[in-house]
Amino acid sequence: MKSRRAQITSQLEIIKKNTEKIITEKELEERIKLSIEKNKPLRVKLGIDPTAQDIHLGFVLVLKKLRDFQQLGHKVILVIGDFTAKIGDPTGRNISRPPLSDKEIKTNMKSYFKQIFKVIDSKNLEVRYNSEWLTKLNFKDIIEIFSKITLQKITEREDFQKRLRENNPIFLNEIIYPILQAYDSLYLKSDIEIGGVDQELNCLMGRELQQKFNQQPQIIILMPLLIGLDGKNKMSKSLKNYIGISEPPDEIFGKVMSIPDSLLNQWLNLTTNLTDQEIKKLLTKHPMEIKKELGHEIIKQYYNENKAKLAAKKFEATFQRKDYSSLAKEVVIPKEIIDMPLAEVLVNLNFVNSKSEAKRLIQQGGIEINGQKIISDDPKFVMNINDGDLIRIGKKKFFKLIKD
RNA sequence: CCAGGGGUGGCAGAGUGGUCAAUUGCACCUGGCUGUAAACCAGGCGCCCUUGUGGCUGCGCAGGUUCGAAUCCUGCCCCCUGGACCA
Repeated sequence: MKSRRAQITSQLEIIKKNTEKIITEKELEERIKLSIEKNKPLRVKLGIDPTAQDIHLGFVLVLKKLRDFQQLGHKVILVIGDFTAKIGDPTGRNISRPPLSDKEIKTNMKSYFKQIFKVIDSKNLEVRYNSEWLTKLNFKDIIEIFSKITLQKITEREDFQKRLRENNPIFLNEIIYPILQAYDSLYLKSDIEIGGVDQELNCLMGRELQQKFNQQPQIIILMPLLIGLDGKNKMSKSLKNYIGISEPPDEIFGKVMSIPDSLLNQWLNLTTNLTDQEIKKLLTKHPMEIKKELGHEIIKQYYNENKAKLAAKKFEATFQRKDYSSLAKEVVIPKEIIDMPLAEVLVNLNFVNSKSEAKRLIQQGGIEINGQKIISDDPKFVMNINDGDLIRIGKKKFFKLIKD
């Protein structure tokens, strides 16, 4: 049996790993100490927005931290912002997003949970929908809450500042958002709230509200923002620079190979379970080799060792030895279209969005059949298609053509 | 409510009667170079066809003027600024 002191230290070490900021570390230590003494698990809250379909590697950082808490025996509370989603969340955008319907939320959550449970444990978990308590507030309650919060505090948020400066509209429902998130913390009596660094102000609001209502303020644990595939912006759905954890292994591998080298250090640290020494050693290799390892490590976590190896092999075969056959999906070409001009065939098989796009690709050399580039200025260019031909469209689309 | 300014392609932002499918930047796509990197360079970036000094759709929405409208007029919707009101 470890001593109490040692228990605290080891918990702290696990909790602090990979975090960007903790408010405050001192309080955290005290709270853990108390939890151990009283044998009472901490209530760790994460608010999630039911808008997303794909969970990406950036968000996984937060989930992994929750898993750490679960493994330490604490209680994780997932707050689904079904109510807040309906009023529109201003986070990180300067136009308000359209509210979601109940049905959309339901569909979103189904795929959400499936993915979430790849990372966190479905036990030791409490899932709550914030409409449970938010719909019950009456206007008097709301005003009481509002009376504890100043406009100055709300508009500290950079996004609001920017909009104020640029004279872009800020709607009142947006202003309310952080207050409601804060109320979640108050209602649930959370000990800790976890989020990305962009959530700092929202979390602080919870802290403040708890204090104003004479509750122990929650400790805030902020995770770093993972830089996305473009190497510039934080990974996010709207920028399409993300890797979703339920994407096929080949896809994940390909995406990892395409990240700029400058991201390697951050990604190795944040997206894998490798130790510092292993990472240090890895970083001496050629960037391409490092990426292969990185892809392997990432896939391993969401699939298995075997799939990870397979993806790497497939990549090497496909892109380095240019054998596209393993990536190609089989597509049957109906008899009626096989003699049509190539551009039309591509449209008919839904390989491209419009005939103009197809023609452009053919003109610019973006089409390859059996490894042979097809270039033609003739819009009526007819291609002799044979059974089993491999076609590559652009960089990333491959199909094996099967005659009807 | 009053006065003024404004609403243009994924975003930013030009254009104020024909040469505007709409300058430019970012994003995106294709090619080259590579490590399917990044950077860089070149081209492209509404749709359709009988590929042409071609047709259609398009500049908040609906009408109108005109041979011709993103550009002018009328009505409507929305945004911003200032004022009035309130404190």
